[in-house]
Amino acid sequence: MQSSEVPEVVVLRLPLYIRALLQLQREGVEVVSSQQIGERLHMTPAQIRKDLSYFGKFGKQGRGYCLRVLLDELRDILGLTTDWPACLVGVGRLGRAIINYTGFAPEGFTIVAAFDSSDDQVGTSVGEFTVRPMRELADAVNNMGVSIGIVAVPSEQAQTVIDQLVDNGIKGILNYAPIAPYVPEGIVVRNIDPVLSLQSMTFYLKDR
Amino acid sequence: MQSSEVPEVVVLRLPLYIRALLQLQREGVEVVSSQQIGERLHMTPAQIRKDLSYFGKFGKQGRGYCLRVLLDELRDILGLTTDWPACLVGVGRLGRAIINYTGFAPEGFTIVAAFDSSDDQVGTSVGEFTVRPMRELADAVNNMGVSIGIVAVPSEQAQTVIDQLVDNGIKGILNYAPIAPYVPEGIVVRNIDPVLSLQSMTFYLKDR
DNA sequence: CAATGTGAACGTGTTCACAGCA
DNA sequence: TGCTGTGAACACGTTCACATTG
Repeated sequence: MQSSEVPEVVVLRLPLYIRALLQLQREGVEVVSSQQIGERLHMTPAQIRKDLSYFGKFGKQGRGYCLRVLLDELRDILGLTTDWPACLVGVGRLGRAIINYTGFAPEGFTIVAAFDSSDDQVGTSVGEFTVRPMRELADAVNNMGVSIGIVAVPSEQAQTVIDQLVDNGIKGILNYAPIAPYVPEGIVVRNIDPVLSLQSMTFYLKDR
Repeated sequence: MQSSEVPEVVVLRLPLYIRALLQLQREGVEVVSSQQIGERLHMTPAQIRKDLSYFGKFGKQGRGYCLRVLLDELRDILGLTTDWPACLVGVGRLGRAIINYTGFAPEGFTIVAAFDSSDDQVGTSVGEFTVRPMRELADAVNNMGVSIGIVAVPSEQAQTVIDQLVDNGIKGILNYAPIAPYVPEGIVVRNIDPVLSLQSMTFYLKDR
């Protein structure tokens, strides 16, 4: 049950299972099979069972999984039983959109501070935040419990900003800049890059 | 050289190679090795060479790749030599942010029409667009050459909207709704789901 | 009897290592 | 000599199939 031996793809899928379970829960389901989860997510029951087996035995043979129990287990495995305060870096158009995005908070991801490396932005108000200078990053990490940084700066500045985040103790980075960031071992990065998605999509759309 | 035998992961990486090449080009590089590309992207030279080998032989042994040539080849492979008009569905907060996003157009992805399934939104102005009703989708596909749909509607409506897009001849979908969409064979979907990214990130951040 | 949990088989993707060529 | 292109070896992820059990 050691984290290091769980394939990363499996970890990437666990949140999907949570989603499917929440959906089923809203529909009043209390006991659920890997088959049912698979139908929601368009994946095979075997894969779901295999994925879950990396973490333990949560089901009852011949019956299925108690939805409530499985949901709690998954949340526990992923560390989603506590909130995760995050800080935003970059309050341009994209950064402002991220601040106004209502999808994070209900899942326990709350932006608690906004930073910017440009002096023009520092001190201005964005939503409920007063934009702070990068040198105050340590305060967010040490006094606000922030371990996640959301990067929404232009690509030229992104690597520098990421370095600063890491230097100040940030452990996870959600990067919206269109670059392939370098981070040291042990730092987790997730890239949000819609252009990349479109550019690979066209391969399958061209000539027809 | 048949597309169907190119692993999808390879296709997903090609846009990264384009990025790296553009960066190197700006720095005045004219001949480039797989090593150099790998350094930019933090990947091994072998992987880059192997990926390229699915499509042909673009380099010169002992020397490397002519940057300009490789760039053109990659753009051609991905179908990025033409523009790709796209339509947006959903002009709520997220949809408006997407319309205002300046990252798509320079890469040849231009939003040319905005739709919404809610009667309240239809007819209103968003940016340069007048929001159109879903029933006019076919017009965008047939008369504006749209084959990509960008979905930015609430999750409850997302599957319905995706079905409508597919029914009207859309071939590729960039989905921002937090669902696992079902699409028939031959339709390409890319999901943009930052919450999912965060929820898998925390697995590696918890307990420390 | 129905659905889990899981080794074993399979398939896919990555890395290695080197032959071949400019 | 240096770097590509690529079979072969390897590692990783998925699927199968079935023994197990409530």
